[in-house]
Amino acid sequence: MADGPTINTIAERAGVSIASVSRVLNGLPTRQETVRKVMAAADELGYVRNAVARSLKSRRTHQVAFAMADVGNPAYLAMLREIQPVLKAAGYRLVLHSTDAVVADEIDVLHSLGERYVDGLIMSPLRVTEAHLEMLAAARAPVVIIGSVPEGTRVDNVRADSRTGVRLAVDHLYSLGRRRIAMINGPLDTVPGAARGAAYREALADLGLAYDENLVQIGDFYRAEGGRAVAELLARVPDVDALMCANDLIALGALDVLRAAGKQVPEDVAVVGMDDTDLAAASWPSLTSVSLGSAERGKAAAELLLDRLQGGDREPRLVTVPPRLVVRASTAGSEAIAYERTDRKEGGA
Amino acid sequence: MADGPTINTIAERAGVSIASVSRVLNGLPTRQETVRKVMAAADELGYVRNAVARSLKSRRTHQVAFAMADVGNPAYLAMLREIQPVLKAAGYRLVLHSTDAVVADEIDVLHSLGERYVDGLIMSPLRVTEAHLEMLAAARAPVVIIGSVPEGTRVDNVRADSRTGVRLAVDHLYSLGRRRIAMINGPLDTVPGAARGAAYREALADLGLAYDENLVQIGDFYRAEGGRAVAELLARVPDVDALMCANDLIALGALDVLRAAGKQVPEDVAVVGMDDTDLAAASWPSLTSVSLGSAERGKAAAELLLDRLQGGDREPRLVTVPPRLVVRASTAGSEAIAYERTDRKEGGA
DNA sequence: CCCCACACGGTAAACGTTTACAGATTGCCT
DNA sequence: AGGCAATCTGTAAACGTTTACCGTGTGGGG
Repeated sequence: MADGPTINTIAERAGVSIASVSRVLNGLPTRQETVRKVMAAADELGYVRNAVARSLKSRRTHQVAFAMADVGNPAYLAMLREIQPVLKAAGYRLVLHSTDAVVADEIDVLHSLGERYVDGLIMSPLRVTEAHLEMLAAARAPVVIIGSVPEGTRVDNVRADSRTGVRLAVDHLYSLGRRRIAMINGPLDTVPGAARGAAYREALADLGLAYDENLVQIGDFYRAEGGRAVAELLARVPDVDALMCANDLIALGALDVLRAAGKQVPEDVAVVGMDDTDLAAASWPSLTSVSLGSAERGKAAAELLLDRLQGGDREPRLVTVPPRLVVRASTAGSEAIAYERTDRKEGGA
Repeated sequence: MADGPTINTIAERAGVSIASVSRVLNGLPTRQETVRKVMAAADELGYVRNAVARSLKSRRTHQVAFAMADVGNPAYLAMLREIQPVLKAAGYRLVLHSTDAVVADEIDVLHSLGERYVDGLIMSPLRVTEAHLEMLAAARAPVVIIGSVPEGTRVDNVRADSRTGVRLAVDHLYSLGRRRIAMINGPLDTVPGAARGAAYREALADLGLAYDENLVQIGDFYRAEGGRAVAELLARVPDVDALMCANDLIALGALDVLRAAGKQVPEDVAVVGMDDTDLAAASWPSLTSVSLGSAERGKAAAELLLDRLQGGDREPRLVTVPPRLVVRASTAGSEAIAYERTDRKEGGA
């Protein structure tokens, strides 16, 4: 691991100046003879350009950061999966930050933009605080936020539309003849929890169904908690005929508990999840789920950022990705569902 | 986004030299008065150290790359999940490369180490070619390989032990009284495919069971292909009583087809998957699976790399992570399985 | 045959740090 | 009071590039 060659080494060996070496390496107009000599020297020495020195001079790192709450979360993973190739194609490397949804960590990431180790940032905060907004306003590099941001915040923004998503699901359940549609939600002080709860209420109202507090159960966005919440609900409302779950994990928990309670899905109780993760297709019965377009959001965010990096100044944009209802066995019954191919690669190694 | 302050700006404002500024910022011994002035100036200006310039001078980027075949693959994801916090705790940023298992891309990543934009690399190639070995020998930064590497390759190496893993699974099936244990494998020209196929054969031999070609079916590492392979196998050997699947996706495909064929799992046919992905716990019946310790491998790799980055020279090390059999309903039956808590965070946003 | 235009290539400065070295200041001892 | 040690700080070089600027040499036109 001896010190690698620099343009100085090459210049010496080729008998030219470092300026010429640089010009050749950058494809600037140069005499054939010089090009040949430089190339030869570079090849022989196995020269590779030092990215750090380049960045220092050019003030561009060709790196972009993606900050998400949790590497393990399938929704973020779906974004990552789309962000990665878009950036790669444009010649950017991806720096990954996992903030564990800790606000201080997110602020830290925004602050670290000042270190200029990346050209831009895509961030998906669980909730946006005052501190976020301040840092955003002062950010030293372009930022794209995935998630909702207060009106008027001057930042590129990509949003899901969970309100419409919930409505799609509730309408679907209604159209299947269900009338006692419960909602199993996560904590109301999270952005998704609040939005999904409100949307549920609205959707019911629009369908002319009464809002019944007994049909709402708050747990947390995990499988076990989801199951527990459903158990409580069942004890209170044994004849519930549909569950609108605020995410897929909750829905999986619901399936566990319904199975244990001897309820048939979807005959007795139809179940809808949200986020359309890989788990939805894998479960049995497979889970009808509202896709909030994580993949599309990731892609849109990457494209917004690239545009900003290449384009320069323009007004901040807002992209809203429409949700999609993916109907599977947990509402439609297994015979209604064609064999679904949702493979993903997997090796081992 | 005006040009941020540099140590020059601070030096001017504080009325000291840039050397003093640098010393203060690095906590080197300095007079109290100077420290105060510099800190004050830095605060007022909202100064943040430029990481690129620092890296150029110090020849350390505090970045580490992780190169994997596919961001979507749960096995790599599990590694990533462990690698991330280990690096973060040590003050390193994570650069993510997705190579799509294309050899040229992997070589590229190794080559790009010469650009010195990272201090080290963790790589998990699907198969290791001659070209890999050459580049590894010439690599300009420390590398840790997750996966098997030829004897004598001078590189830190973390391995799974799929041979023992397969044996655990086959022994388990045998102990349940199964004697017609089939293997559904992926392509034999992949490293995992070959290893798992051979291990299956060995395990049978050790149990005194005859190796029967009819019980081996090659497909690919995907759900649909897995299902197809099982369908063929069933047509040929209707009374098969156990399936050893080379990964979880294949096993999910197997469950699909067995269900369609009216076979009870595990009563008629027991099924074992491999890799113990999230899907295994989510499926129904939940899937007994051999964990090859992706998480542990990721962690070990990160630690090896850090040790090398901090420690300096030492002999290359080999860490082998033992497999673990995670027994679930697809072999033990659902009543035998306690409620399993395998939550993972999930928000939405 | 001289001059000019032009193509090419070299010198040096710059990007923002860190750090070796030497100069300056302070304080203390004799 | 002078000198020396110890402490602090400033100057400048270095990290490896890119690039503005200018000097050199060539060829062609007058």
